[in-house]
Amino acid sequence: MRFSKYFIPTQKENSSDAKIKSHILMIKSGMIKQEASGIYSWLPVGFRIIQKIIKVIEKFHELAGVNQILMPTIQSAEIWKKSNRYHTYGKEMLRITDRHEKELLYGPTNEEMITLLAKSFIKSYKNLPRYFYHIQSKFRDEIRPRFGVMRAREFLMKDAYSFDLNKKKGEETYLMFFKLYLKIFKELGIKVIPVRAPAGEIGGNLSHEFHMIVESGESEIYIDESLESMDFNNYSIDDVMSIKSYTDEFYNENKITMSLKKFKSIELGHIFLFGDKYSKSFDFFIDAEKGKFLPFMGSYGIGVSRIPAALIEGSDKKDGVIWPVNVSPFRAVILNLDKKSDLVEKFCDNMYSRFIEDGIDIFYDDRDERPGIKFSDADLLGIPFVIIIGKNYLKKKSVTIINKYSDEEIEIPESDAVNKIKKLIKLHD
RNA sequence: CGGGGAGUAGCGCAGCCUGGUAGCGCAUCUGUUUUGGGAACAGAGGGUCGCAGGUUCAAAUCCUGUCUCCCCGACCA
Repeated sequence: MRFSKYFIPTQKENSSDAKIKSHILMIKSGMIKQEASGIYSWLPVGFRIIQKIIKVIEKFHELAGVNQILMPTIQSAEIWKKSNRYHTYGKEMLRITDRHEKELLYGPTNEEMITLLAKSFIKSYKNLPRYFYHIQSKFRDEIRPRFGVMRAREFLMKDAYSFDLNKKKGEETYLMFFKLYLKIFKELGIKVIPVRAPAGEIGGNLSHEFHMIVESGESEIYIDESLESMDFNNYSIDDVMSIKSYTDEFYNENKITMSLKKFKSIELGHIFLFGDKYSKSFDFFIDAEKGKFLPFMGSYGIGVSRIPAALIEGSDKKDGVIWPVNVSPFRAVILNLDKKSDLVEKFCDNMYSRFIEDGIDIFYDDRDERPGIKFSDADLLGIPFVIIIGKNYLKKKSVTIINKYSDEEIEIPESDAVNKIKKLIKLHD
């Protein structure tokens, strides 16, 4: 993408509404625009980052045999009355009435709907297990939205739902998602810690949240620090159930007394195994070899639109961010620092085409702007590799590459530049 | 919902106390000179002061109502 064709409404000054690093930066770098309290539009750069995150999520769900669907955001109140959550969910649920006075709501989650969806198609035990997910806007009417997309009312969420034969199979699925989540967050460049959580409104008795530890986080977790570097690959369901890290709620409710370290954190994922709570509410019986049974269910959420903010909060860079390669809006950026020179222009155009041909998502600052502006915009956007073409190219046919992860600046012959960038991307992949 | 703060040009703010019809910085536009880390000079455009009432000869300014946004708390898959 050429900068000249890309809409990035950056701001020089901080918005007076934004108080935390991620919110300030997201507005400053033209990622988001607020529409109402807790409701945001995603602008090109911001949405591009969201799409990168979605791509990673989709890749891993696909590999695990989880089928992507798309359910509506508007649901009928009726189904929530049936599960008895219409009244218990409270004011956080946005209720709407249509022109026929039919009660509707903007979905805060989709257990009811997916259960009915599955019920209408799945009739035999031979059809299990089935896993579905979708990535969709949710609305929860928070009393006080804050910190930009961190605690928004409308937000993008990935929610998956599983249907299994029985408890044992359900637990295997739960374990699969547990490990799947760790892989996804790893690929997104986020260090998360799984913590035991109470099941809350969803119901059931097995639940974990995935938290990123950061001082500016709104959540509090108590963790066994050995878990920070734990490899969970060989964990069994029993191991997972006995993890000695907890959300503050779980910690308090269960009056846990062991000495654990308390951290501030951001909740990015939440998984539940709730069994037949919803299949029961909707009389979702499936034929077994003999007789029938209620499928064993679980649900698995990731707060997609919260992830960019979390990454910024978690970044070491003061007042800024350097995106992990898989999340970065672009893999690298080419800066043409000498718009006057046809030679430089030609070389930049050429290099840009080569990256494009190789399928590398490259950004090209082809604007007629001063170098300082190009450097600071590249910083603001947090693109990890910056390729500088200007006077060194004219003088000695060399280009400069800045690796933002290591803060290294290297000057290399022009012919090696494309390969060098490819290597750097691969190294950080 | 309780407590606090704020709505004046695209963004950040001053002006309000003490009423006289709006100003600064950044951004934008034009021109010239600049150009390896947010350039300099010269000129220009842009605001029914959140909205609605009221007081007054006169309201951004005083009064009343209302809407919106932010912060702290309670709330929260």
